[in-house]
This record gives sequence, C-alpha cells and structure tokens, in this order.
Amino acid sequence: MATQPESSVSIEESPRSQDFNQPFDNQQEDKVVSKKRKAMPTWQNQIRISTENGLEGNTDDGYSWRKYGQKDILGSKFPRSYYRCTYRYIHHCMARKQVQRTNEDPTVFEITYKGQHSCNPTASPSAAPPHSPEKHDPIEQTNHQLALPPKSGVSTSDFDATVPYSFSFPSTSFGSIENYQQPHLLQGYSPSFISPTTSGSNNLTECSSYFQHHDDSNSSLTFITDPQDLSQNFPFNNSGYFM
DNA sequence: TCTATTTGACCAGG
DNA sequence: CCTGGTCAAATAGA
Repeated sequence: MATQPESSVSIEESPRSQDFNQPFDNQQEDKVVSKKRKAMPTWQNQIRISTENGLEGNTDDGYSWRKYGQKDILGSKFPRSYYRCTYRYIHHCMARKQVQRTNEDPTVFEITYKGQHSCNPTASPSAAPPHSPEKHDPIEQTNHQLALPPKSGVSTSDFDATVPYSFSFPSTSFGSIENYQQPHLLQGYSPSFISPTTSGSNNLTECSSYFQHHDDSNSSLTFITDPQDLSQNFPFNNSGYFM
C-alpha cells in the first residue's frame, strides 16, 4: 500500500478539519492553514481558441494538471476551473492554474498560473509524442456551452509573445515543448531554499521551491503580464479585467 | 481497479 | 456578508 500516493499525503498533508473537526484540537496548527497563501508568482495568459481549430484550446502547457474545483465567478458567465499540478504531493509542486473563459469572448481563455513547477513537464516522449496528430484535449471541459468544432487546420495563434517570460505556446511548432521556460525571475530569488528531506528522491528536477517568504506585503513575486498587453486582447477595459 | 473528474460544502479574506 | 478558493467524497471513464 505504500505505493499509493495517498501515503505521502497523510504524511505531508495533515488532515484538514473541515467537516466536524475543530481546528483547535490540532497540536501543531502552527502552520496549519497558513495565513499567507500568497507570495507566489502569478502571471496570466490569454489563449484564444479559434472557432475553427481547437488546437489553441489545448491549454495543456506541457504539465499535468488535475482539476480540483470549479466555481462560478460573480460577473462571469462561465465558471472558473481550478487546476493543480498532478505531482503536487510527489514533488511538492504547488503550481496551480486557473482557467476562466471570458464572458465576452468565449473563444478566449484566461489562464492564470500560480506558483512555479518543481516538477518536470510531461514532455516525456512516452506520454505525448510531438507528433501527436490530435489528442482529445478536453479543452476546458465546460465546452457544452460552445462546442468548438474540432478541425485540423492552421493554428492562428494570436497569442502575444510580448511576455518577457518566453511564454509562447507551441502553436505552430508542436514538439518543441522542451524550450518551455518559466519566468527566470525565480532564479534571481532565493533558490537556495530546497527541501531535500522529503523530495530526496533523485534530483530529477531541482525544486526551485520559492515557497512563501516572510514577506506578504507586496514585494512578493507577484508579477503579471503587462497590463497593456492585456489591453490588446481585452479592449473592454484597460483596468486589466473585463467587465 | 485505478485515476481523473465532478459536485457540494467549508473556510478565509476583503 | 459576500465572494473566491480549496478540499473531500462520490462518480465516471479507461
């Protein structure tokens, strides 16, 4: 049974009192429910899904995401999906992703990435060959609203590569996921903070665990793509958000 | 059978 | 008080 990832869960993750457990009974609630949940890099990306080709709809950035929740956002016509790295407990990958379809343009998906990946992308050839003709990517599941006709055509990725984080998705060139680079800003931070104790497995991937610093004011690693950049995609409001 | 997804409820922050 | 975010249990699919 030790093979089950759950074992790790019980060890790493403490049972969060939720139903009928008093949070006061904990003896080490010191870190339980950390007060500061922020202090993590956050950047947004807008992915436009061409109605003619769902290729862009492939929000898969090369990592394995597991949906852990969906909530309706006030003012948003579509619910927001919450994803977290599949290897959260395996590699302490606290990377999360939020996908929300814009209210005005259902073809545009606003993906908000939170945290950095401490695991390697699933670029494994055994998992997804670069020549994958077409994978049934569930897009954003909730496509019942607007079924995008699957079609194999040219991908007109209008995605702005203005982002300083080389966040260009393999739109036209599939298979070059390896050059997927995350904001190197992390490197400039305190990468010396590693937890070799638990993930002592085999440094298959250096954990650039930024984790939470003592700071929570605003000097955190919160960086978002230039608001102006968003304006280009969102003529609705230059405030950075629609509506 | 296992894994991923779904849905509801709970909690914390503003 | 309301909204957003997360977890946990149940269900579906492979």
